[in-house]
Amino acid sequence: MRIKAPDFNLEATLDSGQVFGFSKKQDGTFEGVLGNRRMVLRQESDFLKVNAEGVSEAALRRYFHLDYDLAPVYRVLSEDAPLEKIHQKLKGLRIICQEPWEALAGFILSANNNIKRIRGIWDRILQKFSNGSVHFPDASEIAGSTESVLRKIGLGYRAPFLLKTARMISSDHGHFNRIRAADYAQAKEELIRYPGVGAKIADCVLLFGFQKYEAFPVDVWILRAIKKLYFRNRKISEKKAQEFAQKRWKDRAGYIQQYLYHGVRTGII
DNA sequence: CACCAGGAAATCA
DNA sequence: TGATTTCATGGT
Repeated sequence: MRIKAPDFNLEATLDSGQVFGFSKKQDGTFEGVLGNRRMVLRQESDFLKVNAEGVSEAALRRYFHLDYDLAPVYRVLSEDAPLEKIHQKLKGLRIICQEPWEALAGFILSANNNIKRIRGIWDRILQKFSNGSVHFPDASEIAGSTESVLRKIGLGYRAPFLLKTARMISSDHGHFNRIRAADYAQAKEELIRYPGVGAKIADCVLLFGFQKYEAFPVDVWILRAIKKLYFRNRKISEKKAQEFAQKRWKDRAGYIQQYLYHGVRTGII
């Protein structure tokens, strides 16, 4: 399949740490799973080339949010001097529209962890729970597992967090709809009730799973970036960094965060 | 608010 | 090869 995708940077999008189910291969293509379909993706100038069966163009456009207008984000990036380099180098980076459960599970796994290892855990979860399919197991499937099984595939102390959260989610079917309907502050409060979900991971889930773009996850990298660009490297708390960002960028804060994160990790900042 | 344990793999020195 | 770091949370 060949999808017209102007203003899109596949590599920045899939390699900026917002999703753990896609990995870059030697030849520069990305391999991963969307829904219950395995696929290989690559970009050729203004086109996204998709090697997959049973996946619609509409599903891919929705997942990569290709019809979302990035102009307001670019306006912020171009008007804020410290962000100019990021604007030049990372244009086309988009925030993916992930399934809420996949975002929640993925970012519970991400706690004090590194991305390569998270990807490994993600792949082993798919293997472990696949019954001839390749989809990420839904909450009820993981809820039926055990802590020791999850530890064996490398979750470490995150095993009981994911297990308990899966059990809570699978016994409360309407929860994601309530979060979707709630405003940012209320939704964040609700998410933090789940084991393994604090302020940072709640923000990731709201941003990547619910498209609540005022969410501004603050991790060690973002803290470094904010300190360096706006506070002359002075010490600043995560909470202060978030307040600064949300006041400055409002409902574009989440997008700016993703550009900052990828920018600081790739050495642009 | 500060401190520490939790697992294990990647990365650093 | 030993030490540090890693998209933090939860408990104290």
